[in-house]
Amino acid sequence: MPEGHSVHRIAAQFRRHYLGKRVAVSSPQGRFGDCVLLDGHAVTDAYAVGKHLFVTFDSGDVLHVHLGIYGAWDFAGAVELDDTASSAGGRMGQTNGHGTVVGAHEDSLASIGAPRRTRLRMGESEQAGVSPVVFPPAPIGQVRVRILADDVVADLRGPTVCEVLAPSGVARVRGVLGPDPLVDKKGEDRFVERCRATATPIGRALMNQRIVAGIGNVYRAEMLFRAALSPFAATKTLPEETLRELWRDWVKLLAIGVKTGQMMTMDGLTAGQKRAALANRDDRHWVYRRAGEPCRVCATPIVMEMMEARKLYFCPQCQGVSG
DNA sequence: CATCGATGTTGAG
DNA sequence: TCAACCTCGATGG
Repeated sequence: MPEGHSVHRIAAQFRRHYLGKRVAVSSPQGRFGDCVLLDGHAVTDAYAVGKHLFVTFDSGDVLHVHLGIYGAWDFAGAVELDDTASSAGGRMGQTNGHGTVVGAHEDSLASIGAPRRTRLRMGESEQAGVSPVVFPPAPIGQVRVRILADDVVADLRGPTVCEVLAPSGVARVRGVLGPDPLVDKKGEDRFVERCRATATPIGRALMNQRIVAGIGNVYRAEMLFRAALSPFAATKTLPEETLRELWRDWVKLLAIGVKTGQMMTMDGLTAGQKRAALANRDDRHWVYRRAGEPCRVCATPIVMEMMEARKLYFCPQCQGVSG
């Protein structure tokens, strides 16, 4: 899935468009019978912890969603167009006065989740010009849950988890999650503590959602490169300051990701390089998905190696991996 | 058109 | 450790 930053953006979309609204909740696909528990209730909050999304309702029930590797939300109707996936200069979550709020009749659709192309359905109005665009649009594909308000609709497809929880269930899920910088003020200390208590190498620790919530395969590889750290270094033997710097780098990268919708992990770029990085995903990272290509710093070929069934990328030279 | 793989997690063995 | 889950863009014929 998109890593932690995307889920925070999804939560923001829900807060922006659904807060206080009574909604119809259904499962067009039919595989989420519990959706009736939420149907007809009003949304009271939405927030993310790591890669987990929680949407709370005035009944006290909570919708808990994890996108897994393919999941995505499609928003349609009176939603702000989120063009950050296809162009530079994303601005979702910033001001609302950019003229990007469109009426339901204009039928926009913004997708947040798996790295699929942003859906923008303005086509029907071109095609017709005659027939009025209908709201809500018919579900596309297998929609696990549809959350419909009077002027906005959200469709969820392909999630790993989609369930209704009582507050106690939320506590249970959150209890096994490590700190998320946007949720936990004492996150840095908790992160250090948990690193101190693990026997795994840092390349695994960063992916362990009990140690730190929200980091995935891209941020893992990029953070280790940025820190010039071997993925194989024993976590508990790393200097405390090194762990603290890792946490602070995650804080920084997460903030950029939430703001822009892009996993921008290379900084110090010129404006032109930045534009290229946003346009081509191949130019966006230091090591991720760059196996065999020259390190951007030392030109040593980037190495890919499996670690716990995930692809791990690193520069053996810059990150001091002998092999 | 068919196949592959992916920014994850779970649970069987 | 590995298959299953479940979707769809990218890739190759």
